[in-house]
Formats: sequence, structure tokens, C-alpha cells
Amino acid sequence: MANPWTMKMEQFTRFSHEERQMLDRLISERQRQYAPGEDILREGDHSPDCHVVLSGLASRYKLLPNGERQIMAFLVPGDLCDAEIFILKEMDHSVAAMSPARVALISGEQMKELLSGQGRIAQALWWGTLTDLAVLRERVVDHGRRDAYERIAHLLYEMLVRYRMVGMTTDETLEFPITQADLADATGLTPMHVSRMLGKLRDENLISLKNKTLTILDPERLKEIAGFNPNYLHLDRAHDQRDNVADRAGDLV
Amino acid sequence: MANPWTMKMEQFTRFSHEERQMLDRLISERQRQYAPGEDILREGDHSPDCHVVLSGLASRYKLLPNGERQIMAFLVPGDLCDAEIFILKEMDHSVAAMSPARVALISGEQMKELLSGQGRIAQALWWGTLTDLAVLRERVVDHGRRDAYERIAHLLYEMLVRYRMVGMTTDETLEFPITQADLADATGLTPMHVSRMLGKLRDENLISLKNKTLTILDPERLKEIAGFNPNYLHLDRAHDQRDNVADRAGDLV
DNA sequence: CGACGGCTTGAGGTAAGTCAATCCACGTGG
DNA sequence: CCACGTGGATTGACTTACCTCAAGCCGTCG
Repeated sequence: MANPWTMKMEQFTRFSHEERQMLDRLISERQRQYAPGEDILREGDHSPDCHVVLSGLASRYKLLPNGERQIMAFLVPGDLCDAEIFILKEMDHSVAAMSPARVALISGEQMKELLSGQGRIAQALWWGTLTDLAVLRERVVDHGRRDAYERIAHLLYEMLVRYRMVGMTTDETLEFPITQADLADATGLTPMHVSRMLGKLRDENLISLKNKTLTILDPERLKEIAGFNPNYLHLDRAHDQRDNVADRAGDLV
Repeated sequence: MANPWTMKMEQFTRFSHEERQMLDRLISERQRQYAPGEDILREGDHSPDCHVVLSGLASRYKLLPNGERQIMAFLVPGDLCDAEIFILKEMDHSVAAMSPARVALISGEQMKELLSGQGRIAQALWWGTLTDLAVLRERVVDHGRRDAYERIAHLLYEMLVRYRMVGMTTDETLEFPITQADLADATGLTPMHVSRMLGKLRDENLISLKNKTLTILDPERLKEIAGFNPNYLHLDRAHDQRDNVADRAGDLV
């Protein structure tokens, strides 16, 4: 079973056996467990290490002067928390675990070597960063031009595709530890309104969500409602021959 | 007078004479002029060249199925349009000129060499991409947690700082070819509401905007209203000794 | 002169927010 | 085993920020 970091990057390119072994070694050297709600990185920090989520769920967020929180992204297994660490002086936002999360620590030095190499790993890391950019752009579209209902539909559908990428689900059911308050902070809505919209999605038999478990009952219609266009995820290999479960992400796009 | 690309990157690091010459040469080899409204890159494109804005203003945008447009970023001189070009298969959004714009073309090959080098230029390019990410995150905060008035204040103040970075203004006055309809598509508001909010900013003697010229009359209060925290721009050298005009961007932050 | 793009202003409508009560699932301790 | 507290979800009545529709203005250009 591949590690999620490798698995994610292999949506972009295929690694050699040696490359896979190297990535496996890197993430197994040092790991740390975080409790739900615990900060992995805090605004203003400068950690010597990069952090890769291996299991659980995390969020990027900012706290505003008035105490409000805006979640800018959810991080699923395989996602890098802080690509910036070896270039920028300090974090401009925080990252917190939303469920029990296992995180691999990779030294800035090792990361730098990976990135400045000529190989596929350097390319895959660039791909990851550029894809993060694209996901964030889509979030801006979400907030600017989709109403609450579409916005939540889009977010849920995107989570499904991203979970697929790293083999965290093979059907339409996924772990979903995100509370409605979190969802509100991510979508720019109030928890009450999120509740109403989720209720509506349930009433329409599009999703089922209970006990931190989300099932997409009607992916096709949900995708339609969300106005979901998968091109921004840049799953270049999505329609390759099926050689592992992660490739099934291609079925959704 | 330094070219804006160099100037922007020197907010992050100081280049050697040779590095500056190299960058100058790269952007002078091939250039192209675009008319207002003309597309520089279109969703689905795969250009062999990277594009750097040298003068004028451009925007990243997406068109939605229903014909609405969402502007995700404004590009000022010194900004790279398409860092993705040598990694991703195709553009997931478009870029258009908003005023007469001069753009330098740099071949993907040359770009790849710059990026995979060990020197300061590679680092500065990474810095640029990571800063784009940070600006986009701030846009999400804007849309999620600031009301129309604060949102527009924030956008205007950010433009002032970014113009400063590349020496496009030394006081509080800048070229502002962005129409209210554009501003509406960038902020997720309607043009009518943008008009009302600009009117309010004018009434409060915070800005003056006519003939495509914007003057920030009261930067201190505008910054306050916007809840502007400059850390996300990562102007690491902002408080260095003042050796060129661009460093005055540091005065605002 | 009229036409047109960009901006402004007003009246009325609606999506989403606010405030507040209630409910439910849980864990914890007496 | 029940009492209780707590975090999360739900529901309802009322408010508001922003939208829609529509008219009118102003400068520019053919």
C-alpha cells in the first residue's frame, strides 16, 4: 500500500521503484501525532521542517483581529502543509488538525534537495504547489459566484475527488470529521445557514451525513449542482490504464 | 531603471550584477503588446512560453457556464502570468489585458533552467509563486469574512502596496484602469453595489478615483478599515536600507 | 447630433445573517 | 443507573446587506 504522499503525486507522474523507496524513507523517518484542534503550525512560526499529512484531516486558517476564523483549505492525506518553509521567513497563516492526524516531518534541507533536483520528484512537488494554487482559485470562484447551496455542494464533491486520489475511499463514502461550524468558517457562511443547506442536500437525497461519515448518494447530480469542472485539479494521469485504486479518482472527473 | 520583474523579485533577495543582466536579457528578447480586453492566455491553452507583465494591468479570470465572470487576481508589472506552463498540461483559467499591456515572452526551456538552478533566481521564482498563493489566500479571507466596504478597501490598499513594489508609484497616486464592472467581478459584488461602496469611500475622504487614476487620500485609515496585515506579501527586504525606490513599499507595511 | 460605455441613484426583493430556543448524543461523575 | 454538562445540530422569527430592475447622467467618439 503506497503512502498517500506518493499516491497523490502519482496522479501527476509515475515514479521509479527507487523514487518510491526514497519517498517512503523520507516520511517514515520522523512522524508526529496531533490531537483534534491542535495546531500543527501557527502564524508567525518558522519551523525547520516541512509537514506532510499522512492520515486524518487538517485545515489552513487565519484568525482575524475580531476573533473570526477563515478556513482557506482542508488538507487531506498526501497534502503538504508548508511548502513555504524553506523560502519564506514565517508562516502567514496557521494549520490545525481537525481529527487525530499523523504527520511526517521532513527537514528543510532534504526538501530543498528534492526540489532543486532535475527528476520527477521535483516536478511532482511543483505540480503539488501549482495545484494548490488552482484549488485556491476555485475557492475564490466559489465565494464570488456560487450561492450557499452550490458552494457547499462544490466543496463536498471536491473532497470526494481528493479522497479518491489518495485511496481513502473507493466508493462514495468518506470520513468527514468536519463540523458545521468548520464548514461555516470555510464557506464564509454561518453555522445555521450551513445546517439549512445540508438539510436541503439531504432532503434532495444527494448526500447522507451522520457520525462523521459522509456518503454522496448522487454524485452525478451533486456535480451538476456544484458546477464542478475538474480541470483545476490537473489529474493528468486520471485516464491512464488502471494500475492502482487511486486512479479511480479519474472516474469522477 | 530596473525592469519590473527584477524589481519585484528584489523585494525578496538582492541579485548580483550578472543576475540582473541575465533577467534583463531574458525579458528583452521577445515582447508583445496587448490591447485592453485582449486575452493573453485562454483556458485550455498550452503555450510554449511563459508570460511576464512589463507594463499595464492584466487579470486572471474564469468564465462560468452561465456566462458570469470571476476575476481571481490582478496582475501588475513584474507578475508572471503562467508559472504552470512547463508543468501542467493546460491552463485552467484565462488571463486578459485590462489596459494596453506589454508582455515579455520567455521560453519554457529557459524558465525551466532558471527554476532548476541553485541560485537566487530560482529561489526568487519560488518566492513569487508562494506569494501568489498567499495573495490568493487573502482573497479567500476577503470574500469569506469581510463585507463589501472592507473588501474593496482591502483590494485598493493591496494594489497600492504592489504598485510600490515595482516602482509604479512613489506617492499615493496610481494608474487604475479597472472599471467598476471589473471590480464587481473581482469582489463578487454587483457593479451597482461597487459604485455605492466607492461612493462611500469617497464621501469619507479616503480615496479619490477619476479618469482611471486612483489616489489614496488617507492610507492609514484605509488600512485600518481593510484590516490589512501585510505579512502575506512577504516583503522580506522591506526594511533594508533604502537603496532604491521600490523599497519604499516597506513604508506602507 | 445620437450612441455608447461607464457610472450613479432609487425602490423593492431576497439570500443569508442574527438572536434565541430546543434538541440530541456523548461522556463523566455521583 | 440516572443527573448533568457540553458540543454540535436544528428550527423559527425577524433583520439586513446586497441584489434586481429600472431610470437617468455624463463624457467621449463617430
